[in-house]
Amino acid sequence: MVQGTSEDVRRLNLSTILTSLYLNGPSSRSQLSARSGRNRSTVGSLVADLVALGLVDEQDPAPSGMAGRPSPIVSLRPDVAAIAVNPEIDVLTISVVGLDSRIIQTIKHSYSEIPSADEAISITAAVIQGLVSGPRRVVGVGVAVPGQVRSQDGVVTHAPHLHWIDVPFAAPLSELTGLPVAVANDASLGARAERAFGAGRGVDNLLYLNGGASGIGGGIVAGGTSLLGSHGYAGELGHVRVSDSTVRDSAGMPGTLEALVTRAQLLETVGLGCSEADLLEERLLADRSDATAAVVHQQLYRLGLGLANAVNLLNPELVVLGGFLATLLRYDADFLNATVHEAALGPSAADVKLVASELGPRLLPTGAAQLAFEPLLNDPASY
Amino acid sequence: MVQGTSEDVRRLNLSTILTSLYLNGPSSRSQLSARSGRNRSTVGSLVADLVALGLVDEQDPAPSGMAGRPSPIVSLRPDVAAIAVNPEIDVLTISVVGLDSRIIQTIKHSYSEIPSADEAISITAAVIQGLVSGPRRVVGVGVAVPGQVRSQDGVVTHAPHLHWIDVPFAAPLSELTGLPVAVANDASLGARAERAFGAGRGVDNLLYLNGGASGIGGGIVAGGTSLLGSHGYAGELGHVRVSDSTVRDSAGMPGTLEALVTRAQLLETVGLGCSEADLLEERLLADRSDATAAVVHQQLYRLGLGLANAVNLLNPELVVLGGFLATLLRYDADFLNATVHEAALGPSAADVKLVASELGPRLLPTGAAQLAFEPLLNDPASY
DNA sequence: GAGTGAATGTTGTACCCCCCAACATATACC
DNA sequence: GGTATATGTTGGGGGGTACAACATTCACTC
Repeated sequence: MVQGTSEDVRRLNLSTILTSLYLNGPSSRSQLSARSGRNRSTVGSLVADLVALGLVDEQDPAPSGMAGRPSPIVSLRPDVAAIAVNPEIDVLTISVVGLDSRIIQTIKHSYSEIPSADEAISITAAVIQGLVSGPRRVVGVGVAVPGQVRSQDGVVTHAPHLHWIDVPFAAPLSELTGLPVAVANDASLGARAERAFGAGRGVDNLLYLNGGASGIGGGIVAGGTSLLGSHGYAGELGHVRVSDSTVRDSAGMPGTLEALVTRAQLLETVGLGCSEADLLEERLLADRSDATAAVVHQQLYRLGLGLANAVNLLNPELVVLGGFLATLLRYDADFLNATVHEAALGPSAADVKLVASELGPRLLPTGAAQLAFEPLLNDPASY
Repeated sequence: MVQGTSEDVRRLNLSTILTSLYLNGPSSRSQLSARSGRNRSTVGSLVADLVALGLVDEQDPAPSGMAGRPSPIVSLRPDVAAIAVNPEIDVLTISVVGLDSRIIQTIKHSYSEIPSADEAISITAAVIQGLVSGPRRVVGVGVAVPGQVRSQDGVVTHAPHLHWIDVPFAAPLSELTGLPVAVANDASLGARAERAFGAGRGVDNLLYLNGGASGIGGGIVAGGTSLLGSHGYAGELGHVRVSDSTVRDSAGMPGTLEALVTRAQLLETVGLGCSEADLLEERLLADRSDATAAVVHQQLYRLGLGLANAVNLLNPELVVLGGFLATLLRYDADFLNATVHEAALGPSAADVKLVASELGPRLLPTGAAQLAFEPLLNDPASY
């Protein structure tokens, strides 16, 4: 784990180079050298290793217009891929994502009833069988689950909307596919993805909060790494209590963010049905009636209290809002900012910025693939 | 920062050995070898370096009763020391703490009025002048402040009870003493100290919450390291809102843990004055009247809600309670446990244990010294 | 009390990794 | 075409750890 021998140094430096490419895209050797702090000759040797491992390609340098010998461009091989899986109540999304973070292919499997975990696993395994063939090198599977996942063994402990309670997911799927499988909470992965590729690029302390049909999920990045807690359940900001109200959320808990800040109420307010959620943002932002404003501000106020609590606890630099929470933010960002700044302690509140998610539909495929790529990025030579 | 060269390997291995001694006390070379995973010969060389640096001593092995060549006992030199400082509203405590974590000497400076930061700094500097002399090697100063501290530069941003707002502390004290000075929030240091030496030994995810005369402070250890957030203000659990009540805390925020869970109310309930806080625990635990129980349970309930919020967010393995919060816990641990388990999500709640602080009065000297020793432990060769 | 086995310190060698310096190469600019 | 600039390439050097062989010390046994 921690370094102590020269082999570990090599592993770390290979990892640094590969991760640098993963986060920053194709780069010249000299850029890699500057970013990693390693010597030119060291970077040359590291890149040669990565080429030999089949993980990166070197291309002739693009004309840079600058003096000096051109530096070859190193890029990640897109045929090294991961499978990203996202089971939801009405559809199972499976994507193939290249190491260059491009989504190569996406397959959506709809079902009429909420599937059991076993059903989801066997469907996933069957789809993966079809995807793995070909000249592609699939290094693993990452699964984003809307619920609590035990990080150690990939057991879905509590996914209320899917009615999955304490079901093993990683192990059986790995058994069926022969691939390493990693499972995590969807919002956790969202937080990481926004940090790597979205609104939180380069931010070491951020909070991601997503609002969907089924509720509110949260993920935390603290000190540059995903905050998982002792078993991987950290980040459940949706179930933080923000009021003495007795309205209950999906987990049966009263007065929580998820109970009081709901997409359903917003849809109803602007006269949309549950199936028309796509239109919510447009309709809501166009509707400036007092009645709507009252509902939205009520929700924004509660959201602000919840965020303030989290800000007091975590002192993040950035809060990224996704789903209908981003819509709420766009409706009246000033109001939400004011609420958070009032309800959070001065110094912490002064730091924090609230922004909308940037990755949109790419979020979960990217995040799940990131999870699947993690072992490769940490130890390139083992592949 | 991150390792990449063989010098970094050496630094890391020296740090590993020294930290291992710091956390586990005197150890034989073979124990160090087992704990660090380094080869016998490597450990021999590392220990020799540490001896040459004047940081550790080797003693003749105690008879172990086991077969085989006895392994010399390596122990930290107690004459390598740090100064631990803790300004409070009525007294300034300054301790000399050895690298073996023993408190060598403590000086308390009382004052009639709350001192300004400048006064506290000059008193501290004067006391330190007297302490540094002698055959002792003082490597730094650690300061535990009851308030928010910007970790980057040791500026006390907001310490309401001391009336210190945005006052530089580390820089001027360092200037006066010629020693490196690190400043942090007291509860943050408490969390680290309990993890290293107290109730949270070996626990990688814990929450520490202290209740004192002036309010409630919190510190977080997540993933094995102190969670500071973007500027070091993380952990302010006292100002998390747990109710719609309009009772305000010291920061003027309504319905927070600190507003509703107070030592003053407990003292009043059992008929003690503010100056008799020492007697609170004894008196409270002896008093089983209904009136007292009602007050205590009300506080325990609020505390439980606040803890549940934090547990949902952080999924700690352990919550350590200090000060009068430990008294509350002792009064009715079952009730507090039940409240937390009810208000937190199932899986997270199932993990968490609530315990009382173990370090007592040693907490802050140990924690502040730990902060001061940190650079030494991370890079022994630079001293 | 001498012998045996076990555990550990010590020493010299081998290997790995990174850095550095010198040289080679490729481009821009004049 | 020459010069300056930037970067790849190569060989040597230094630092660090692991390993194997040997040395040391203790407990146990006969």
